[in-house]
Amino acid sequence: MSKSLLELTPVEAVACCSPVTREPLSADAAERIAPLVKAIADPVRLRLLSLVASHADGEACVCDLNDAFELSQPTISHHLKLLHEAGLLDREKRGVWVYYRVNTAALGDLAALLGGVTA
Amino acid sequence: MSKSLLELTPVEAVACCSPVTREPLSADAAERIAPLVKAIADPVRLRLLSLVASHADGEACVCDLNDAFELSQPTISHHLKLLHEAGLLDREKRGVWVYYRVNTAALGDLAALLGGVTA
DNA sequence: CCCAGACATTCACGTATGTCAATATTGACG
DNA sequence: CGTCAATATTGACATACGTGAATGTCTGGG
Repeated sequence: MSKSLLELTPVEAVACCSPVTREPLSADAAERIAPLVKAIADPVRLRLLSLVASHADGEACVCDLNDAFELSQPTISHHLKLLHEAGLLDREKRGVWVYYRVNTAALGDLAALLGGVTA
Repeated sequence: MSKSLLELTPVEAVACCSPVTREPLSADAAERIAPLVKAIADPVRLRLLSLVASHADGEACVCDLNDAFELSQPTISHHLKLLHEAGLLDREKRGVWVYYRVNTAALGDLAALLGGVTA
């Protein structure tokens, strides 16, 4: 199939819309935006995002993140995958380690969508 | 009001924190904020919020909202309840009708938490 | 009174989600 | 190679979630 609107990553779907308080969200837009919000609708993922964002150099190794939680390594890996698939975290593999960094533009777009404030 | 931190509504819990990108979110803060994000992590609730916010006079009757969806009345009522309990929608009963309006401050706080705009 | 309409609640059900144990993959290093 | 360390994937399980049918609770009119 050719690439349609339905195949946009959640992040790509957000940048296109006016704030939710401005005009009614279309059903399609809502369906595309909800997954992005879902991605941060979990305490562990909120903390992961925050940890990566506030880490030195704006990036964090998985090994650092694992130590911050009392959760199994696969569980953290799972959450990181969700954030990555949503487009909120970028992945880069360097040697044996994997580094994540936040897609600040995506977060900003999401915030603008909710708050109606343009960065 | 002698309320403990644990008894704060999700909305009250958000106003206290610096943006997620500024410093690591504490486990407690994350646990308190996540329910608020969960409340809007659904396409139907996103549309409901948007419909109410952009409705004339900033408020909307449930009867108006029901008509905007191809969902049963109890389902809409359920979603409205979640948004209300999260503190994002205020309820007011007038006669037979119930009117909802958005808590714009809450939405703004949430947006600021994500975007870290300013400050 | 009682009825009809607006909205909420309860119950039941299928699906999605968070978690871990076990296992696979990948890369560095002897 | 073979082994170890860092992440990812798979499988399984309990819980949470979205939904509708049926029912309950108000409120205003006749």
